[in-house]
Amino acid sequence: MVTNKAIQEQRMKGYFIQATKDILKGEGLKGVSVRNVAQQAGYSYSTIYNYFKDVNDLVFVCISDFQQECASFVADQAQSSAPGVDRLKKLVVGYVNFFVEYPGLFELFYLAKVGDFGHKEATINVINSSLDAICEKEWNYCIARGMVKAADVERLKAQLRYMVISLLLLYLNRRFPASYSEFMNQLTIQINAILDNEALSEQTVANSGQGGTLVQNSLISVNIK
Amino acid sequence: MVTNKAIQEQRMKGYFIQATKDILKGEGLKGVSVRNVAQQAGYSYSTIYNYFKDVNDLVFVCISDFQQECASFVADQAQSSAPGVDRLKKLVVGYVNFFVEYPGLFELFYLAKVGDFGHKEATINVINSSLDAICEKEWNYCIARGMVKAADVERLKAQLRYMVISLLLLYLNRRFPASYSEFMNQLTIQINAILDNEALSEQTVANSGQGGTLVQNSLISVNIK
DNA sequence: CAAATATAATGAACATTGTTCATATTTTAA
DNA sequence: TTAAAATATGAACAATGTTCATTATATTTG
Repeated sequence: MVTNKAIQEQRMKGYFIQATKDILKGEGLKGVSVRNVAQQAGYSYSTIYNYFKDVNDLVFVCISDFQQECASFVADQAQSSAPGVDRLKKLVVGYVNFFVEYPGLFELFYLAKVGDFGHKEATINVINSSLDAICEKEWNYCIARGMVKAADVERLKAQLRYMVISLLLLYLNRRFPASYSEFMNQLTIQINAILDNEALSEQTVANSGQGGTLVQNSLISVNIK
Repeated sequence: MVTNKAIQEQRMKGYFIQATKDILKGEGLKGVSVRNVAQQAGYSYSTIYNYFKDVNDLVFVCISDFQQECASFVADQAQSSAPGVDRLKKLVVGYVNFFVEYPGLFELFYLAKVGDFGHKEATINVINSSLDAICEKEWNYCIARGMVKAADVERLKAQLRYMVISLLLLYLNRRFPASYSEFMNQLTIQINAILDNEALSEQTVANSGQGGTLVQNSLISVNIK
């Protein structure tokens, strides 16, 4: 049974969580201070400690919500494209676009230091399987249709994951590549290198470029601040 | 001409830099506070501001030194192996081992937020070309011997870079994979996937594993805390 | 060598962080 | 309505980066 106290407690938590999420999407982690969150939620800063162990705890619970949001964002961008490898590519691009639009969330997912990791296995898992979860349905489709060798799938998933995360890390954190178009060019090259080589439908797209030639991509453009 | 004042200033800077480097290698960025550094150097905390603009400035100048150290570390590990793709693989593994041994330096290289990035282009470049610089000689060797297609080199470099950085990021920051041996297994699989496919000396090493089988690797083991 | 001046080292002080805790306030129970 | 329990609050503490007036040292000058 759900007691009134439990409902009210959840509601209070929700106020702080919502405030934290708004700040994370806007200013990023640096904007999240216990006093800042409390003010936005309309409470005193010390009240937070009646509902959360510490500020890390508060930030941590936002992650699952954001993963959901990311999945919706990506699905929306990819639904129009043809199922199979094509849509797989769009899903990956959508995933990248999400974090380019919300750099603070990339920071939260991959860069944030969180004090005790021991009891947060579940949340960590949400992060680590974030991209895979979004692509899972499409991978299964590709396997069923014989578009990729089943034995290669785990390695390919890993390759995509590694490529995407580093590309975002370097672009958002180290300004490399320097421009958004170069960044997207790199992304396209790498996606094709991973997915076209292994795909049985060997179409060998023009992706040989030395990094100099700009590969045309029909990707959704995203505003960068 | 080098004035006495310049010499003394460089010496003073050196004391603070050395202290900062020691702390970075030991405790990582979280251990670097202006008071902590000053104490280790034997001066008052405020003295630092006579030689460095701020604490970021101090941390920043350590990066070039560490890149040198990393290069030596890697060269030492790879010198015994045969030139060509084989040594290339060892160089990459060595690069990974360096940051596994000094997680604080990985944080510094790839995760650290530094306030103003505008005037630090050179240092940023050291980071971005860090792995490439270490492998450059070997790449040239492979190209000259026709072991890799010259047109593919830039993409392969990028693939290695992205793979290595993410693998380290997830392992050091997100405990994924959970064990060092799994981590090294992943690394081996990915290196082979990138370098064996493209190398003309197509030897197709047994790297088909689904991530379950442990690939034997003769890699230098590294203590993990 | 002594005095004047320039240079450099220092800690007090301020703002901002996370966190704790005794107190004030509000809600619930009798 | 009153007593008790639950909850919201701001004062207080430690640690952070940074600034600045003051102290100490080094250099130059008479």
